[in-house]
Amino acid sequence: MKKYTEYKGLNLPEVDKEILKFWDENKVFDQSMNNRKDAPTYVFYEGPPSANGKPGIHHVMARTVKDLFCRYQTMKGKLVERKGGWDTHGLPIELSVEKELGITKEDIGTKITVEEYNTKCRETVMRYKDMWDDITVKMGYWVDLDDPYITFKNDYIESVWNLLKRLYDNGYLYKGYTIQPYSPAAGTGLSSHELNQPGCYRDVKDTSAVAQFRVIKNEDAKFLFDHADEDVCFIAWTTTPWTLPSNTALALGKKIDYVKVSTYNAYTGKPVSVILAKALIKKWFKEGADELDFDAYQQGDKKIPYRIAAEYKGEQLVGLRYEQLLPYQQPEEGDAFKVLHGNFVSTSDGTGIVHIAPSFGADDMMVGKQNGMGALTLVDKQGKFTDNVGEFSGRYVKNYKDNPDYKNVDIDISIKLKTENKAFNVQKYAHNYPHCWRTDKPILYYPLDSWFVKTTKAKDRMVELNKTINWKPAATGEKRFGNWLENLQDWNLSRSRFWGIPLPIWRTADGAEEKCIGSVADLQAEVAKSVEAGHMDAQIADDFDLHRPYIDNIVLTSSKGEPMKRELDLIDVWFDSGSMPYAQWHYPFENEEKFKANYPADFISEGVDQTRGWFFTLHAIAVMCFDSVAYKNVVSTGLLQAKDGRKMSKRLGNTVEPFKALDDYGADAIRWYMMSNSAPWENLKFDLDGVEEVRRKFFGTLYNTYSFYALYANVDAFYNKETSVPLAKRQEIDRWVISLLNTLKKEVDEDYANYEPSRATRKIMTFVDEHLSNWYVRLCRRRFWKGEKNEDKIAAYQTLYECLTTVAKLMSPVAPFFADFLYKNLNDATGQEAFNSVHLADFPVVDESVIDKDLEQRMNYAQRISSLVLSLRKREKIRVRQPLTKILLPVLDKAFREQVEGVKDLILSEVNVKSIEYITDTAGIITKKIKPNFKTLGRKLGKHMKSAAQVVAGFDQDIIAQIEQSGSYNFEVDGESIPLTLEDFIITSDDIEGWLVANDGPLTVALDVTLTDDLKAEGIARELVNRIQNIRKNKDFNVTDRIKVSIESHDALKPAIEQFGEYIKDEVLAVSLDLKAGVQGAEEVDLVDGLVVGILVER
RNA sequence: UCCGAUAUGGCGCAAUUGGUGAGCGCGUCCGCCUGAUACGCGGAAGGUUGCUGGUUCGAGUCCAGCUAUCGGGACCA
Repeated sequence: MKKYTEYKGLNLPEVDKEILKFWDENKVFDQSMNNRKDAPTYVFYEGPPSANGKPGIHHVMARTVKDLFCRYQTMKGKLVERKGGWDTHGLPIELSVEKELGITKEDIGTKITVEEYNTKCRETVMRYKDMWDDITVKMGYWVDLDDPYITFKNDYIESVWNLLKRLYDNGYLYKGYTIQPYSPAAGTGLSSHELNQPGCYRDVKDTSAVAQFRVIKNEDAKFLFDHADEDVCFIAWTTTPWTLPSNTALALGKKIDYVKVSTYNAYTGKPVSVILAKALIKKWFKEGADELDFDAYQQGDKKIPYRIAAEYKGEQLVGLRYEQLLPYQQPEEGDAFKVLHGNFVSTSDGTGIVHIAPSFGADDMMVGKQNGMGALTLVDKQGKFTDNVGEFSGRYVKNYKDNPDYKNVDIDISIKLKTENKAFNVQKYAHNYPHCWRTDKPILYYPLDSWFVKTTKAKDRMVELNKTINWKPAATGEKRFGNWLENLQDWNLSRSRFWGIPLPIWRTADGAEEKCIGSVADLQAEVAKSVEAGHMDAQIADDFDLHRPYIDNIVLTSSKGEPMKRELDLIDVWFDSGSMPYAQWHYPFENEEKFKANYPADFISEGVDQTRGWFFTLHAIAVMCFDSVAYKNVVSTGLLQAKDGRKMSKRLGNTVEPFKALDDYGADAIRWYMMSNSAPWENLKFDLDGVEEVRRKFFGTLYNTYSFYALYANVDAFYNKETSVPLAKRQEIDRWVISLLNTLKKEVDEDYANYEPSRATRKIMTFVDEHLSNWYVRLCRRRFWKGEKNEDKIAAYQTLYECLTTVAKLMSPVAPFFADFLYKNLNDATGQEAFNSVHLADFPVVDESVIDKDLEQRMNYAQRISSLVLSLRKREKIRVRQPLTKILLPVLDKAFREQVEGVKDLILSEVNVKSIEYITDTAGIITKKIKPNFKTLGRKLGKHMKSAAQVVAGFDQDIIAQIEQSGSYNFEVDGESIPLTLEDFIITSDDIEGWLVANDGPLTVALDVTLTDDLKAEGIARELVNRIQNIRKNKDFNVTDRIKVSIESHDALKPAIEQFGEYIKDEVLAVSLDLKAGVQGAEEVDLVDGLVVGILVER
C-alpha cells in the first residue's frame, strides 16, 4: 500500500520542478484538453508578445491572469484551447536591428539591401524565444507553443490581406494625408516613438512674429469699424514665421473675450486697431500706455499709447474675413482667409488668436478640414520654399544643409512684414522644440501621404457593440475605452518602413486606377494578366514571400494596360495583432469550422495600456469586417510597479528579475501574491517580502496541515477506504468545517466566474489559515493521535481529507504546482479519484444541504467566547494550563443559550475551564447598555434620528429592562408616537457586578478565577505533561514511543502526581511515572513561578 | 490641457454598496499557546479616511471644486 509522502520541509521551487517533470512526462496539459474534446468551448485569445525583448516580471502577472481563468474553465468542464502567438513585425524590431548593424533608415536599400535587412529582422525577432519559452514553462503558464501563430508567416499575411480587402471593398480604406513630424534633413517622417527619445525636445531661440491680418470691411464686419478709413487687424503670434505665406485661416475661441485696441504700429507709426484676447493686453502693451496722449505720439517712442475701443465675444468674430497676409499663392480649393473657432485656442500664450497653416500643424489641419478650408504647402520635402514664393523661392526655412552663409528666413520675412505695415511685434523667443534624433536639425510638421481606415464610419456600431462586452474593471470599458471610441479619429495605417505586412494596393502612376489584393490567388491572377501585358516576365510561386522587397517587384496591369505599382507603405503592426482571431487559423482560406467554433473569444486579458492597442484593433476589425465583437469578457490588468510605487526601470535599479524570483520563491507564491494582494486591474506594488509572507502564511500553513494529516494518517493507515461516516454522526466541529468548506466552494466558484481572483484567493487563505488550521485542526488534534481508529477518528480523517482535496482544487487555477502536489500526495495514496492530476479534476460542486449558517454562527460564538476568556486570563496572569472552575455568560436571547450549549465542550477545552454558568438578569447583577440600531431605526425616524439617539443614550437600566420584557417602545416626537420594536435597539451586557468581565460586541464573559488546591494540582500536572512532551520532542522520540518518566521529588509536585498520575502517564504515553529523590541524568526544567524540577525521560 | 484610475495608521490592503466605537495583515514592543520545522492567540503603540464645501437624521462610501501620484491622449501656435 502506498503511504502518504512525508516531507522534511516545504520547498516550493522543488515542488515546481517535481510537478513540471510530472506534467511533462504525462502530458497533463494535453490530457486536460483531450478529456474535454467534445465539451463546449471556452475561447481564449493570446495577445502575442514580441520575442524581441526579454520577458519581465510584469509578464508573469499578466499571464497568471490569463492562465488561471483558462484552468478554471477547464475544471468547469469546458474545452479551453490556448493557441500561442508571436508578434514579429514593427518599429522596435527595426530599430534594434538598425542599432545592431550601425545603420540608419536611409542606409536601407543603399548600404544594405532590403532583402538583407529583412532577413536580419526575421532572425532577430525571435531572439529571446528560448527565454520566453523558459519562463512560460517555469511560471506554469499553459499555452500551446508547439503550433503558435506567427505574424510574419505568409499564411498570416494572406489572412490580413483578406481583411484589408474586405475593408477596401466596403469603402473603409482611403488615401489622404496627415501632418506628421518630418525631418527634412533626413528626408523621413518620424514616429512618435522617435520623437520621444531623450534629448529630442530642446530649448531654442527663434524669431517670433505677431502679424497683423487686415479685416475685410464687408456687411458682417461693419460693427468692428468706428470710421470709414479705420485699419482693423487681427493679430496672431507665431514662432515659425516661415509658415505665414501658407496661412489660410485664423482661429480663436468662441467663449474667449476679445477687445479692439486703438494704437500705433511700432514699426511704421501708423494708427491701427488690433483685435486680441482681453486677457493678453498686458502682454503686448506697456503699463500706463493707455493713459498717454494719442496726439503726442511720435514714431519711435518707447511707450505707444493705446485705448480699448470695444469688446467682443469670440463668437461674434467667427466667420469674418481678412486679407491674405503674403499673397504669393492662392489655395486651389476651399474657402480660405476666414476666422474660425478652434477648441484648442487658449489665452496662455500669444494673442488668443492662432495663425492657421493647415499643412504645417496637426491642429491646423484638423480645424481646416472641419471648416472646409483650403491649404497651402509652400515648402517642399527638402525643407525649402517652393518656386512660387516670390523672393523667398528656393530658400531653406531652416539651415538644413549646414550652409555657413545661411540667412535666416524667419528674420527676412519679419523684416518684410515690418516694412509692409503687417508686423505688430517681432522678437526673439525661447521655447522647446523637437529635433530629429539623427541629424540634430529641427523637425517640421509636414503633410505626408497615408492610407487610412475610416474607423469613424463604424464609430456608432463600435460604441454600441462595446456595451455588450464585459469589461473588468467596468470603468475601463465604459469610460476609458468608451470615451476613446466616442472621439475616434480615422486610423492611420501607413508606415514607411521595411519589415512588416505590405499594403496590398497597386496603383497606376496617375492614381486613376487602383487594385486591392485579397489573397495570393488573386495576386497570381493579376500577375498572369501582367505577364500577358508584358509588365512582368513570369508568374510568381505559390510560396512567394509576401514581404518587401519581393512584393515591390510585382507590377500589375491596369484595364488600359498601364503598369501599376504597389503603394510602398507597410501597415501598422497593430493591425497584425488585431487580425489574430482570423489569421491564426489562416481564415478564410482554411479552417473555416475551427474559426467559427473559436469566434468570438470568451476571454482576453492584457495590460491596460492595450486599451488603445490590441483591445481596440481587435474590436475595430471585428466590427468593421464581421459586425461582431471579438471578445465577450476582457480583463485589463494594471501596472506592475516597484515596491516604492515607482516604475520599474533598469536605470533606477529597482527591477525584479523574473527568473531569479521564480527560482527563489517558486511560481505559486508569486502568482498567489499577485492575485491576492489586490484586484488585477489595480496597480501592484511588487514586493518580494510580500511573496515571502504568502509563502509562509498560506503555503506554509497548508503544507503543515497536510504534514499533520500525513503523519497520523500513515500511523493509522487511513486511506479513506472506510465507508464515509454520515455527517449526522460526525462531531459538531466536523459539520462546521464542512459547512464552511461548501460556502467556500460556492463563493470561490462565483468569484472565478466573475473574474475576481483576489476575492477568491483571499477567501481560500482565510479558510485555510483561520478555520482549517487554527481552529479545526488545532481543536481536533487529539482526535488524530489519541486512541483507537474508531468511527470518530475516521470521521476526523475524512473531514480533513475532504477539506484538503477540495482546497487543492479550489486553489489550483492560481497555484497550479502546489495544488497538484497536494492533490497528488493525497489522491495517489487513497486512489479516491481517477485523475492523476488536480488539473484533470472537476471543479468542486457545492452541496447546499450541508451549509448550516446557524452552526457557523455557533462556532463563531465559540471562537469569540474563547478569545474573551483568554484575554481575561491574560489580564489576571493566569496561564492557560491552569484549569479554572467556571465561566459566567449573560444570556443574550433564547437561541443564544442553545447555541453556546452546542459548542460548550469546545470552549471549555480550548480555554481550560470546567463549566459554563448562564445568567439571566433576574439577579439584577448585569449592567446593560443600549444603543439605537441605526439601520432599522433610521428608516423609521428619518430626521428625528438625532434626537432619538440622545433620548436612547439617556435610558437607564429600568427602561432597558422594560424594553426587553415588552419588546416594544413608543417613541414620542413632535406630538407623534412612533412604535419601535426590540429590533430597533442593540442591547448589550456591559458589566457583571463583582466579576471580571470582557466584552466583544454583544458578547460578555465573566471568569471565576478562584483557585482551589485541586485546581492547582491539576495545573501542575498539565505543566508536567507539557515539559515531558517537550523533552520527548527534543530527544526525537517517535510519537508512538512508550516512555519511562522519573521526576526529582518535590513537595509541590506530590498532590499533582497523586491525583493526576494516571492522566499524565496517559497523555505522554508513559509506562511508568516515578517521583523519587536523586534521579540520575535528569533535566532541570522551570515548571511554574520559579519552581525548578528535574525530569528524566527514557525510552 | 483633456480623459481615466488612485488617495484609508510606518508599509500593503478591507469596510456587506449610505447605518455610526474605521477592520485585517506586515512591521515594532510585551506576554502566551503549540504532540504541527507552520501558524496562531492576548495586550500595547499607531487614523481629523488627501483638502474644502455640499446633500442627508447619518458620509470612508453620494455630489461639486481643488491637490497629489500614476497611466493614456492632445498640444507646445
